[in-house]
Amino acid sequence: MEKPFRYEVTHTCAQSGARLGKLYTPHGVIETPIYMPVGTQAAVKAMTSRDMEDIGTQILLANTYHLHLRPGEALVKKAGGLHKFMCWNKPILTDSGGFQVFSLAKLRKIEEEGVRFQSHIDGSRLSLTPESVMQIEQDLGADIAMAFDVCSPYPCDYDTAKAAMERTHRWAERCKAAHTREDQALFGIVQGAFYKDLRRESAKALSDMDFIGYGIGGLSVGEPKEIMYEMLEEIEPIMPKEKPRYLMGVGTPDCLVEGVLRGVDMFDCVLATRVARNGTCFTRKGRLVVKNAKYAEDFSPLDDDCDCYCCRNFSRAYLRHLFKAGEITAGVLASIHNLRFLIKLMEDIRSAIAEDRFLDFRKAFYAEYDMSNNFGNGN
RNA sequence: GGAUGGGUUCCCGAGUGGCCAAAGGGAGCAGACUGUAAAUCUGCCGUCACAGACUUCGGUGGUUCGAAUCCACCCCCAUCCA
Repeated sequence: MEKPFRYEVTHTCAQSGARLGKLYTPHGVIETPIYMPVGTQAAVKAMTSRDMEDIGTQILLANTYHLHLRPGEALVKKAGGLHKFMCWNKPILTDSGGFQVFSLAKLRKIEEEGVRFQSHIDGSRLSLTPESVMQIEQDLGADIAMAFDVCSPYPCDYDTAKAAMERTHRWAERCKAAHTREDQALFGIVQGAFYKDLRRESAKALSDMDFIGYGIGGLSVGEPKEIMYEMLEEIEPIMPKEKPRYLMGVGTPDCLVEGVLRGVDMFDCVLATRVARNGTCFTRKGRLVVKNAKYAEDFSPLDDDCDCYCCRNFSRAYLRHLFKAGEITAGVLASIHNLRFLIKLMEDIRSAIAEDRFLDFRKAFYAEYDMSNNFGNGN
């Protein structure tokens, strides 16, 4: 019988060693490396499912924590599952809520059994455990479910990082035991904060648990990019070659390029859409704050090379006007562009890998991209 | 022509003797944003040689140690009555 999930590395770039792959899911094949847009509450902000298809999205993210609080997995299940509920027939990945537990720190208490927290919506006292998260994710019905992990901050002392990592491993076992849905893949999550030995240990422990794929968590939480890259380099040789690797929460253009070089197959990030709604856009030349006064009379597109609906039809001056006027369309057009930019970047990266010229591609990327005006700390 | 209420920093609008370069809002400008509590948040917003100085509250004079605030006249604006 054919397995519902299968990942294969279809090519390895002779020049760089970067991977090209295919991940088969019940809702279609995902070509990696890939950038996955984030639709936390079963919607990519400012975008419709039709928009998402138009820009070439292969897979979307949704969030277990947020959907559990509202509208609740029971309702999603009643609607026929997440795909039907949000009218998205391609693959979906649900994040477990581990990151929410981390980012909503003031409201939570982490114990061995699970996490107790207060809803950010109405303050009600709730809890999540590896078992309950698995139940929720299975009810939501995404193609890929992430394990419930413990994310640690940057900086983080060794003992705290080690404890969080070890708990993540125990929770990963519990997630695996509680997860029964055959048509849903469960990914474990590597932790270990910013300690190479912990990262190695985590990569090894998770690999031994034999998940269908692996998230690399706890990165891009405020550390310099170089440190993140070091962590990736540390675990790359340990991660199983035949499994997809998903660097969670990373999505500046340069980080995508660097991540691919270090063996990452999947990325997700809210940056593209969040920054878009606030008037900042990605371009080949670097960051462009389109709401700035200097674009008031600039009638050129955001990016000359971009094939998105926004760049094909609208100018920087128009976008700036929409932002200044507070028009909702500003966020829509900028989101279309930023998402398409990252998706296209990954398409180009895949072509480069296929043609064994990824290092050349990377060099050309930096030749054009202004790193002195970039996203993320450590600029 | 008469009555009344007004004229405040780009706009609206507080302030009615010192704590006022002047509340608040808007506009404007800039910054932040990496598994989304974000169509959000933060900063600047009279000028300058800027821990200080200078100019400003319709205009001109005056009262006072001191005025956006009090007085006089003048100029505008709004509403009402002729």
